Amino acid sequence: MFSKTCEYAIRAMIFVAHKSKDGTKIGIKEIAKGIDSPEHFIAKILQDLGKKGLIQSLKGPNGGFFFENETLNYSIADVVTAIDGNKLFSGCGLGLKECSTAKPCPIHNEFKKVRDDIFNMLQAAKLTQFTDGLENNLTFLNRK
Amino acid sequence: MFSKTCEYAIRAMIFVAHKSKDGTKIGIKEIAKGIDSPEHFIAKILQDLGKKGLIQSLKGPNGGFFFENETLNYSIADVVTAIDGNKLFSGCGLGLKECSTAKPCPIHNEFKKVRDDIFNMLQAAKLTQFTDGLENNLTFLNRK
DNA sequence: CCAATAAAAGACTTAAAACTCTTTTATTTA
DNA sequence: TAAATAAAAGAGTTTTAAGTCTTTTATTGG
Repeated sequence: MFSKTCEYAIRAMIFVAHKSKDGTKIGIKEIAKGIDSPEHFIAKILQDLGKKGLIQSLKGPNGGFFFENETLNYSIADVVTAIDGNKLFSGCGLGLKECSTAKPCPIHNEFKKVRDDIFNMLQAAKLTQFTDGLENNLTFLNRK
Repeated sequence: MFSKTCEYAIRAMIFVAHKSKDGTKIGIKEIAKGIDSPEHFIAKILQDLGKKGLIQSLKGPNGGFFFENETLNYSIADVVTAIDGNKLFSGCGLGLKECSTAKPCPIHNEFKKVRDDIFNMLQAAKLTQFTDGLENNLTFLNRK
């Protein structure tokens, strides 16, 4: 469904959203450990998301990654679009360059429905709603 | 959603299903042209599907790929499973090795729903139902 | 049984994704 | 203002997916 890069990105964003609840910044080492990802790899990914304005960071002692309040309103769909583009949401399921209602591939309509469902689901999943849940072991992000 | 290999596989299977309607065999060159894929690449893919029993082939003059009647009852879900495995249908959306109702990732339930929808949709799409539609330009498989 | 045909098989190359390592830059605090 | 800290940047490597090329094997019709 997503690239590995994108999976790491989503996990990291949810992780930081949780930790960033009270405004604290969180370092890349802790993030990497928390989501079980290679440190330098997730660093690159978060740098990229930072440039695109989806997350904030500060260098130096007590630095790290965090969210300004507004950015917590971004959704997982926004993260996916930033990393993997919109192929998942709008591309043809069979990989055809041109595929539309007017000139559909054989499974165009069925695909359109599930693609829309996926988009709506991810669009509804705002980062704010992940500020709870991790600490009380309801959910997990670093299981191997 | 699918690997390119899997996209080619699905397109080829639908294409052959259509051409195989009256029992004729269809050569790899025609398939490659019909679905706009590299000839040797789709050949390998169909060899693989052949070994797994999802499609039949015969060498020599008038040889080619075709379906025995029973194999037309395979679904696109079967093709996807044969090529990409069942990760799409049963894997965790965030790539976690262990993710279940008992120990869910933060978006487990939402993902389970769309994964099930995708599976049901692809399971319902039997190859038999693609034996019409291509010829009268209702659908297309080789658009660039 | 021979020549032509067409898939099977295997070895290979290319391209993209995933991941690593080192150096640089910014920030803080003593 | 110097030392420590932590992200940014850049240049790599490794691995996997995608695609190509050549040789072999099976089948058929003359």
